Amino acid sequence: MTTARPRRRADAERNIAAILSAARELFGKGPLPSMNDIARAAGVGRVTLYAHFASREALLEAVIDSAIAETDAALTALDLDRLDPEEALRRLIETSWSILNTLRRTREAALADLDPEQLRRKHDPAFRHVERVLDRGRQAGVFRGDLPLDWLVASCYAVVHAAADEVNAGRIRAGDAPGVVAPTVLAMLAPTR
Amino acid sequence: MTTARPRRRADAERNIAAILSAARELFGKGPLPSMNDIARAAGVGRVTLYAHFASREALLEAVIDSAIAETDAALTALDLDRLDPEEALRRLIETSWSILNTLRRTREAALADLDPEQLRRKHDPAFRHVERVLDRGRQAGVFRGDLPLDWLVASCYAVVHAAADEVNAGRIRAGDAPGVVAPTVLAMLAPTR
DNA sequence: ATTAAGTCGAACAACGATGTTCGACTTAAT
DNA sequence: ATTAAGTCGAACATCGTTGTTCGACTTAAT
Repeated sequence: MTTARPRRRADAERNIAAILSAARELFGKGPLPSMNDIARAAGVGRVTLYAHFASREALLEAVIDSAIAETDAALTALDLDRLDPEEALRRLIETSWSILNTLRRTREAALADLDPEQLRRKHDPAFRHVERVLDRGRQAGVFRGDLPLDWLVASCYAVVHAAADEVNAGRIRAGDAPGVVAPTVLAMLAPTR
Repeated sequence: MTTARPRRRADAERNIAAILSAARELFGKGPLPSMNDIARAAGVGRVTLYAHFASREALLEAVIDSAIAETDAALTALDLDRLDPEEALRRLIETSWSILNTLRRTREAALADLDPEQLRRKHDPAFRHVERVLDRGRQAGVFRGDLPLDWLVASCYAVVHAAADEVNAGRIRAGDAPGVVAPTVLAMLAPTR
């Protein structure tokens, strides 16, 4: 789980990280970056980029994988099962919403080059966390049960993404976002009287 | 308001419509189409396409304009001011949600080539309809007043888009969508007790 | 200090997309 | 039936991107 077989030199490792980070940022916002753009942003020659990632597609996949892994780790660390569903959802939103935004944009940027099914499978693990919390909340009676679980999950994501867009557009301050998203989502999930 | 000065021949007019329609469909779903793709889908030579739309950017803009105009006309025809806010919102969702989906995807497809601000200004008119209904509902006390109006509008759109995505992914049947979206949105807008 | 791993720029080939031009052809309008 | 408007395919130039190769250089590891 730590480092694989091929022992890379320290600078190589550093460059890979820089490339991944730069790629993530460039994919996350703005128009599709070329390999050239990414290399420059990473402070690395284009040749070096290709030395580590054989193709644009490979890089894209690596970017997505790393972002997913990070998100999943952060969410797992929250230990959501210990909290009551509402509080769990609040925390989940708070810690994941910005990451999810860049992830979403990267996903959209990648829709042209990657297989959609495979893509969905990849960021499925992140969905699971929400799914778990929502399911628990439903069985506890604090979340509504009159709509499909899938749909509620999708709606939650949609609202979170909307908040991210509003922040990007400057209509909401980043710090205010969780305070706006939480009541919206919770109202959406409230049981029908 | 009807036809401008340059009297075009009948077949030219027909082709323009075909191109616009094909472009709308291709932009609406799937990966970015090339001018070639669009021309073929419209049953028209590439040269003809360029005869009517000087550049890719011009075509893109025309597509967006036509879609906006159609949406706006449909929503205006609903005469929403006559209905109570909740019913108005239901109708609004029902008649606009599929159009809005293709619009959104086209917008995203165009984000690379067009100026974002100009783009937002363009599909602002559609937003206005929701804004009006929501504002009326708030003053009537049937919609919540504890969150910014902008945000509520954005959330509504987000949920509608989410439904469109779910339909596209095959997880919801198109016919079921309004029945799922409406209760979700209305719950989201319900006044806090 | 030696060596292998890694970097870099420049230059290359292949490709696809955008626009443009040409000339022959078809079609709608009067 | 004449004419102007419109269409079409083929071919062209141009551009940016991807991916590769080469050789010289720098850097980390032992």
